[in-house]
Amino acid sequence: MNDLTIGQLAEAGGVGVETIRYYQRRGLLEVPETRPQQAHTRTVRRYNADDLKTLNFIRSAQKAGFTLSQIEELLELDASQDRRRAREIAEERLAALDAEITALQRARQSLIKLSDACAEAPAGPCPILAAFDH
Amino acid sequence: MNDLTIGQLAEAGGVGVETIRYYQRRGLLEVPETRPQQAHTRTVRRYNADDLKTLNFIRSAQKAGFTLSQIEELLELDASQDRRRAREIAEERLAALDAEITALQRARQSLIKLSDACAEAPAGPCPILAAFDH
DNA sequence: ATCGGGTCTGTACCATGGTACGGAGTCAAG
DNA sequence: CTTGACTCCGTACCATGGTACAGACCCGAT
Repeated sequence: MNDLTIGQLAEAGGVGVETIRYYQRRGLLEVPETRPQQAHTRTVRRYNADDLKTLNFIRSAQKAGFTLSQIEELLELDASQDRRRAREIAEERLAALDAEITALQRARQSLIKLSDACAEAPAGPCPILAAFDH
Repeated sequence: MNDLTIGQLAEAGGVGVETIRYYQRRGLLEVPETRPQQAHTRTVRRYNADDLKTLNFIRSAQKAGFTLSQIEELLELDASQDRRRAREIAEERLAALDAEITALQRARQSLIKLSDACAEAPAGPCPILAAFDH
Protein backbone atom coordinates (compact mmCIF):
# COMPACT_ATOMS: atom_id res chain seq x y z
CA MET A 1 0.00 0.00 0.00
CA ASN A 2 3.07 2.22 -0.10
CA ASP A 3 4.52 4.42 -2.78
CA LEU A 4 1.35 5.33 -4.55
CA THR A 5 1.18 7.77 -7.39
CA ILE A 6 -1.27 10.59 -7.02
CA GLY A 7 -3.67 8.75 -9.30
CA GLN A 8 -3.52 5.63 -7.18
CA LEU A 9 -4.00 7.63 -4.00
CA ALA A 10 -7.02 9.32 -5.51
CA GLU A 11 -8.41 5.97 -6.57
CA ALA A 12 -7.84 4.46 -3.13
CA GLY A 13 -9.47 7.43 -1.45
CA GLY A 14 -12.39 7.54 -3.82
CA VAL A 15 -11.71 11.07 -4.98
CA GLY A 16 -10.42 12.71 -8.13
CA VAL A 17 -6.82 13.65 -8.68
CA GLU A 18 -7.81 17.30 -8.79
CA THR A 19 -9.35 16.99 -5.36
CA ILE A 20 -6.04 15.77 -3.94
CA ARG A 21 -4.26 18.70 -5.49
CA TYR A 22 -6.91 20.98 -4.11
CA TYR A 23 -6.36 19.61 -0.60
CA GLN A 24 -2.66 20.15 -1.08
CA ARG A 25 -3.25 23.74 -2.07
CA ARG A 26 -5.37 24.15 1.04
CA GLY A 27 -2.63 22.65 3.18
CA LEU A 28 -4.64 19.60 4.22
CA LEU A 29 -2.32 17.17 2.55
CA GLU A 30 1.43 17.48 2.30
CA VAL A 31 3.14 17.64 -1.01
CA PRO A 32 5.81 14.95 -0.75
CA GLU A 33 9.34 15.73 -1.78
CA THR A 34 10.29 14.76 -5.25
CA ARG A 35 13.44 12.95 -4.18
CA PRO A 36 15.83 11.96 -6.95
CA GLN A 37 15.45 8.23 -6.36
CA GLN A 38 18.60 6.69 -7.72
CA ALA A 39 21.01 8.77 -9.65
CA HIS A 40 18.93 10.54 -12.24
CA THR A 41 16.20 13.04 -11.45
CA ARG A 42 12.69 11.96 -10.57
CA THR A 43 9.85 14.41 -10.70
CA VAL A 44 6.93 12.19 -9.87
CA ARG A 45 5.84 12.43 -6.25
CA ARG A 46 5.02 9.35 -4.22
CA TYR A 47 2.39 8.90 -1.52
CA ASN A 48 2.13 6.39 1.27
CA ALA A 49 -0.37 4.78 3.65
CA ASP A 50 -0.25 7.80 5.95
CA ASP A 51 -1.39 10.06 3.17
CA LEU A 52 -4.25 7.70 2.50
CA LYS A 53 -5.14 7.76 6.18
CA THR A 54 -5.20 11.53 6.14
CA LEU A 55 -7.30 11.53 3.01
CA ASN A 56 -9.79 9.13 4.54
CA PHE A 57 -9.92 11.26 7.65
CA ILE A 58 -10.70 14.32 5.58
CA ARG A 59 -13.58 12.59 3.84
CA SER A 60 -15.03 11.22 7.07
CA ALA A 61 -14.70 14.50 8.88
CA GLN A 62 -16.47 16.19 6.00
CA LYS A 63 -19.33 13.75 6.43
CA ALA A 64 -19.44 14.79 10.06
CA GLY A 65 -20.06 18.31 8.86
CA PHE A 66 -16.66 19.81 9.46
CA THR A 67 -15.55 22.42 6.96
CA LEU A 68 -12.17 22.04 5.33
CA SER A 69 -10.86 24.84 7.53
CA GLN A 70 -11.90 23.01 10.65
CA ILE A 71 -10.41 19.82 9.31
CA GLU A 72 -7.19 21.68 8.73
CA GLU A 73 -7.19 22.69 12.38
CA LEU A 74 -7.87 19.13 13.48
CA LEU A 75 -4.96 17.89 11.45
CA GLU A 76 -2.71 20.46 13.06
CA LEU A 77 -3.95 19.45 16.48
CA ASP A 78 -3.24 15.85 15.67
CA ALA A 79 0.31 16.79 14.89
CA SER A 80 0.68 18.95 17.98
CA GLN A 81 -1.10 16.58 20.37
CA ASP A 82 -3.34 19.34 21.66
CA ARG A 83 -6.00 17.12 23.15
CA ARG A 84 -7.83 19.87 24.97
CA ARG A 85 -8.54 21.91 21.90
CA ALA A 86 -9.33 18.80 19.91
CA ARG A 87 -11.93 17.83 22.44
CA GLU A 88 -13.35 21.32 22.41
CA ILE A 89 -13.79 21.25 18.68
CA ALA A 90 -15.34 17.82 18.78
CA GLU A 91 -17.88 18.88 21.37
CA GLU A 92 -18.77 22.04 19.52
CA ARG A 93 -19.41 20.06 16.40
CA LEU A 94 -21.31 17.48 18.40
CA ALA A 95 -23.70 20.11 19.68
CA ALA A 96 -24.16 21.53 16.20
CA LEU A 97 -24.69 18.04 14.87
CA ASP A 98 -27.41 17.32 17.40
CA ALA A 99 -29.15 20.50 16.36
CA GLU A 100 -28.84 19.52 12.72
CA ILE A 101 -30.21 16.07 13.36
CA THR A 102 -33.15 17.54 15.20
CA ALA A 103 -33.77 19.98 12.36
CA LEU A 104 -33.65 17.19 9.81
CA GLN A 105 -36.06 15.14 11.82
CA ARG A 106 -38.45 18.05 11.91
CA ALA A 107 -38.04 18.43 8.17
CA ARG A 108 -38.72 14.74 7.87
CA GLN A 109 -42.09 15.15 9.54
CA SER A 110 -42.95 17.96 7.17
CA LEU A 111 -42.06 15.85 4.19
CA ILE A 112 -44.26 13.05 5.40
CA LYS A 113 -47.03 15.58 5.78
CA LEU A 114 -46.40 16.85 2.28
CA SER A 115 -46.34 13.37 0.83
CA ASP A 116 -49.53 12.39 2.62
CA ALA A 117 -51.30 15.56 1.64
CA CYS A 118 -50.46 14.93 -1.98
CA ALA A 119 -51.35 11.23 -1.88
CA GLU A 120 -53.05 9.75 -4.91
CA ALA A 121 -56.49 10.94 -3.94
CA PRO A 122 -58.77 11.91 -6.80
CA ALA A 123 -58.81 15.62 -6.16
CA GLY A 124 -58.78 18.22 -3.47
CA PRO A 125 -56.10 20.58 -2.38
CA CYS A 126 -52.46 19.54 -2.22
CA PRO A 127 -51.22 22.38 -0.10
CA ILE A 128 -47.54 22.33 -0.80
CA LEU A 129 -47.07 25.78 0.61
CA ALA A 130 -48.66 24.74 3.87
CA ALA A 131 -46.66 21.55 4.27
CA PHE A 132 -44.07 23.19 6.46
CA ASP A 133 -46.43 25.15 8.62
CA HIS A 134 -46.07 24.29 12.24
CA MET B 1 -50.02 42.16 7.40
CA ASN B 2 -50.72 43.40 3.89
CA ASP B 3 -48.94 45.86 1.71
CA LEU B 4 -45.45 45.40 3.01
CA THR B 5 -42.45 47.09 1.54
CA ILE B 6 -39.58 44.85 0.54
CA GLY B 7 -37.78 45.80 3.72
CA GLN B 8 -40.76 44.84 5.87
CA LEU B 9 -41.17 41.57 4.01
CA ALA B 10 -37.51 40.79 4.56
CA GLU B 11 -37.83 41.64 8.23
CA ALA B 12 -40.92 39.46 8.61
CA GLY B 13 -39.23 36.59 6.83
CA GLY B 14 -36.01 36.92 8.74
CA VAL B 15 -33.88 37.47 5.66
CA GLY B 16 -32.08 40.38 4.08
CA VAL B 17 -33.55 42.56 1.41
CA GLU B 18 -30.91 41.34 -1.02
CA THR B 19 -32.02 37.79 -0.42
CA ILE B 20 -35.55 38.67 -1.49
CA ARG B 21 -34.26 40.24 -4.64
CA TYR B 22 -32.13 37.20 -5.24
CA TYR B 23 -35.17 34.94 -4.96
CA GLN B 24 -36.96 37.20 -7.38
CA ARG B 25 -34.11 36.92 -9.85
CA ARG B 26 -34.30 33.14 -9.47
CA GLY B 27 -38.02 33.19 -10.07
CA LEU B 28 -38.96 31.94 -6.62
CA LEU B 29 -40.80 35.06 -5.70
CA GLU B 30 -42.84 37.21 -7.99
CA VAL B 31 -41.99 40.80 -8.57
CA PRO B 32 -45.26 42.63 -7.91
CA GLU B 33 -46.46 45.19 -10.37
CA THR B 34 -45.62 48.74 -9.59
CA ARG B 35 -49.17 49.95 -10.05
CA PRO B 36 -49.72 53.67 -10.13
CA GLN B 37 -51.81 53.71 -7.01
CA GLN B 38 -53.90 56.83 -7.26
CA ALA B 39 -53.22 59.27 -9.98
CA HIS B 40 -49.56 59.94 -9.83
CA THR B 41 -46.87 57.36 -10.50
CA ARG B 42 -45.73 54.96 -7.81
CA THR B 43 -42.56 53.01 -8.22
CA VAL B 44 -42.32 51.23 -4.93
CA ARG B 45 -43.52 47.64 -5.07
CA ARG B 46 -45.80 46.23 -2.40
CA TYR B 47 -45.91 42.74 -0.97
CA ASN B 48 -48.66 40.86 0.83
CA ALA B 49 -49.26 37.93 3.16
CA ASP B 50 -49.01 35.47 0.29
CA ASP B 51 -45.53 36.62 -0.50
CA LEU B 52 -44.61 36.13 3.13
CA LYS B 53 -46.08 32.63 3.02
CA THR B 54 -44.01 31.82 0.00
CA LEU B 55 -40.94 33.23 1.63
CA ASN B 56 -41.49 31.16 4.75
CA PHE B 57 -42.02 28.12 2.60
CA ILE B 58 -38.73 28.70 0.85
CA ARG B 59 -36.85 28.95 4.13
CA SER B 60 -38.49 25.84 5.56
CA ALA B 61 -37.97 23.83 2.44
CA GLN B 62 -34.32 24.84 2.48
CA LYS B 63 -34.06 23.49 5.98
CA ALA B 64 -35.48 20.24 4.66
CA GLY B 65 -32.52 20.10 2.31
CA PHE B 66 -34.21 21.15 -0.90
CA THR B 67 -32.11 23.22 -3.26
CA LEU B 68 -33.54 26.44 -4.58
CA SER B 69 -34.10 24.76 -7.94
CA GLN B 70 -36.18 22.06 -6.33
CA ILE B 71 -38.06 24.64 -4.35
CA GLU B 72 -38.78 26.43 -7.59
CA GLU B 73 -40.26 23.25 -8.97
CA LEU B 74 -42.36 22.76 -5.86
CA LEU B 75 -43.72 26.25 -6.16
CA GLU B 76 -44.66 25.59 -9.76
CA LEU B 77 -46.34 22.35 -8.75
CA ASP B 78 -48.27 24.17 -6.09
CA ALA B 79 -49.56 26.50 -8.73
CA SER B 80 -50.38 23.70 -11.18
CA GLN B 81 -51.84 21.32 -8.60
CA ASP B 82 -49.65 18.46 -9.82
CA ARG B 83 -49.98 16.32 -6.75
CA ARG B 84 -48.38 13.24 -8.23
CA ARG B 85 -45.11 14.93 -9.04
CA ALA B 86 -45.16 16.80 -5.75
CA ARG B 87 -45.46 13.56 -3.88
CA GLU B 88 -42.67 12.05 -5.94
CA ILE B 89 -40.34 14.89 -5.06
CA ALA B 90 -41.28 14.71 -1.40
CA GLU B 91 -40.56 11.00 -1.22
CA GLU B 92 -37.26 11.35 -3.01
CA ARG B 93 -36.18 13.97 -0.56
CA LEU B 94 -37.50 11.89 2.30
CA ALA B 95 -35.30 8.97 1.29
CA ALA B 96 -32.29 11.24 0.93
CA LEU B 97 -33.10 12.79 4.26
CA ASP B 98 -33.20 9.44 5.99
CA ALA B 99 -29.80 8.64 4.54
CA GLU B 100 -28.48 11.99 5.73
CA ILE B 101 -29.84 11.47 9.22
CA THR B 102 -28.21 8.07 9.38
CA ALA B 103 -24.92 9.52 8.19
CA LEU B 104 -25.07 12.27 10.77
CA GLN B 105 -25.79 9.76 13.49
CA ARG B 106 -22.77 7.78 12.44
CA ALA B 107 -20.73 10.96 12.48
CA ARG B 108 -22.11 11.65 15.92
CA GLN B 109 -20.71 8.38 17.21
CA SER B 110 -17.33 9.24 15.74
CA LEU B 111 -17.36 12.61 17.44
CA ILE B 112 -18.16 11.04 20.78
CA LYS B 113 -15.28 8.69 20.20
CA LEU B 114 -13.01 11.59 19.36
CA SER B 115 -14.11 13.55 22.39
CA ASP B 116 -13.63 10.58 24.69
CA ALA B 117 -10.25 9.75 23.25
CA CYS B 118 -9.10 13.29 23.85
CA ALA B 119 -10.57 13.52 27.33
CA GLU B 120 -8.61 15.39 29.95
CA ALA B 121 -6.34 12.47 30.76
CA PRO B 122 -2.79 13.37 31.69
CA ALA B 123 -1.12 12.05 28.60
CA GLY B 124 -1.25 9.32 26.01
CA PRO B 125 -2.28 9.37 22.42
CA CYS B 126 -5.25 11.42 21.22
CA PRO B 127 -5.70 9.77 17.88
CA ILE B 128 -7.66 12.32 15.97
CA LEU B 129 -6.90 10.67 12.68
CA ALA B 130 -8.27 7.39 13.92
CA ALA B 131 -11.46 8.84 15.35
CA PHE B 132 -13.44 8.10 12.23
CA ASP B 133 -12.12 4.62 11.62
CA HIS B 134 -14.87 2.04 11.57
C1' DA C 1 13.05 5.31 -30.17
C1' DT C 2 8.49 6.28 -29.82
C1' DC C 3 3.86 6.06 -28.10
C1' DG C 4 0.18 6.33 -24.74
C1' DG C 5 -1.02 7.37 -20.36
C1' DG C 6 0.02 9.54 -16.08
C1' DT C 7 2.05 13.56 -13.74
C1' DC C 8 3.18 18.59 -12.81
C1' DT C 9 2.13 23.47 -12.60
C1' DG C 10 -0.58 27.29 -13.16
C1' DT C 11 -4.64 29.43 -14.07
C1' DA C 12 -9.48 29.53 -15.18
C1' DC C 13 -13.93 28.15 -14.48
C1' DC C 14 -18.11 26.01 -12.16
C1' DA C 15 -22.49 25.73 -8.99
C1' DT C 16 -24.73 27.25 -4.94
C1' DG C 17 -26.62 30.75 -2.19
C1' DG C 18 -26.16 34.68 -1.28
C1' DT C 19 -23.96 39.85 -0.09
C1' DA C 20 -22.38 44.51 -1.37
C1' DC C 21 -22.47 48.71 -3.73
C1' DG C 22 -23.24 52.79 -6.66
C1' DG C 23 -26.34 56.06 -8.39
C1' DA C 24 -30.81 57.42 -9.03
C1' DG C 25 -35.52 57.88 -7.56
C1' DT C 26 -39.27 58.01 -3.99
C1' DC C 27 -41.75 58.59 0.29
C1' DA C 28 -43.19 60.36 4.78
C1' DA C 29 -42.28 63.49 8.58
C1' DG C 30 -41.07 67.75 10.28
C1' DC D 1 -39.72 71.53 0.62
C1' DT D 2 -35.87 69.55 2.57
C1' DT D 3 -33.93 65.71 4.92
C1' DG D 4 -33.18 60.94 5.98
C1' DA D 5 -34.54 56.41 5.24
C1' DC D 6 -35.94 53.29 2.07
C1' DT D 7 -36.39 51.39 -2.74
C1' DC D 8 -34.96 50.24 -7.44
C1' DC D 9 -31.79 48.29 -10.74
C1' DG D 10 -27.68 46.62 -12.48
C1' DT D 11 -23.54 44.65 -11.81
C1' DA D 12 -19.80 42.97 -9.11
C1' DC D 13 -18.10 40.32 -5.60
C1' DC D 14 -17.90 36.62 -1.87
C1' DA D 15 -17.06 31.74 0.34
C1' DT D 16 -17.11 26.91 -0.24
C1' DG D 17 -15.56 22.87 -2.43
C1' DG D 18 -14.24 21.55 -6.03
C1' DT D 19 -13.46 20.63 -11.63
C1' DA D 20 -11.24 21.55 -16.04
C1' DC D 21 -8.08 22.71 -18.87
C1' DA D 22 -3.29 23.69 -21.38
C1' DG D 23 1.34 22.86 -22.13
C1' DA D 24 5.12 20.72 -20.31
C1' DC D 25 7.38 16.66 -18.75
C1' DC D 26 8.23 11.77 -17.48
C1' DC D 27 7.95 6.70 -17.48
C1' DG D 28 7.18 1.97 -18.87
C1' DA D 29 6.12 -1.03 -22.55
C1' DT D 30 6.60 -2.31 -27.21
